[in-house]
Amino acid sequence: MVTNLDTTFAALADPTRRQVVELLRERPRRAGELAAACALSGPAMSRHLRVLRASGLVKVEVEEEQVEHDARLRVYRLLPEPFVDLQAWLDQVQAFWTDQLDAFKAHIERTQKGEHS
Amino acid sequence: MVTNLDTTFAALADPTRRQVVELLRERPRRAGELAAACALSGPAMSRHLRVLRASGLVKVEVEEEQVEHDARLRVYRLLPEPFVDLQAWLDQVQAFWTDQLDAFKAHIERTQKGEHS
DNA sequence: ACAATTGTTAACTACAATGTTAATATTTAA
DNA sequence: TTAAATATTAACATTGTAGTTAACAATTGT
Repeated sequence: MVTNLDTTFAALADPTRRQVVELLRERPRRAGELAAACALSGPAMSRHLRVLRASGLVKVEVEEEQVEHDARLRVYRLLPEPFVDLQAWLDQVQAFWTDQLDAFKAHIERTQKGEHS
Repeated sequence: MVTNLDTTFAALADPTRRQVVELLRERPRRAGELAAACALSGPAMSRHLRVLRASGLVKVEVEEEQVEHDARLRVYRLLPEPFVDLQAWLDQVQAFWTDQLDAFKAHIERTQKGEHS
């Protein structure tokens, strides 16, 4: 699965798509359900879901482990990989403040040593 | 400072702006320096920087703690708040898999108990 | 005062994103 | 076989985004 950061950020930049992610966080849902929840037309939601699928944030499949196999009903689910990648990028950027803090500490130590006697 | 997720994600959705963030992670830099590093015209970079400023991801100020105070030279720096907010959102979403795992464990336990004797 | 440096804003062009309704599968039910 | 339900794709209009060059502001140095 190609989960490059670019498509991940682009996908999550849209508020509707973030809302979809939050809805799917609770449980898998069908396209129609998501469209209704977001007060959006079917086609509009369909395209948002295509973007989310393309970025690897969600997958869709026919309801398994169900007594009545209705092949019309497909459910969307979250996938973890892109979020892990996002986390890694964030960690890398946030290391900045750790570095900065370390530098500050080192500076203080040098200063204290110099002013010592 | 209003660091709503919407502007944060929108700002970081652009590859150039993420590159700027990565450059500023190393050290503060001037607009011209960033434009050159990204092989972009001044105005183009200027607008990217405006977006980053508006979203609270960076701030700009005249070089302090410098011997020669040239008020033309202003440096851009990263600000931590939006990244913290982003982290919080990610954590909330990723809790999903923890929940899912817990549910799975509980299911296993129930199953094992039922199949016990 | 005048020119050079640094950076932003203005005006414009090109292209991508988002929504709508209508048309097109695909599956289920009468 | 025909109709209903679910979802996607097609065609279109609207808006937003990102780039360019030219004009503008502010600061520094001769």
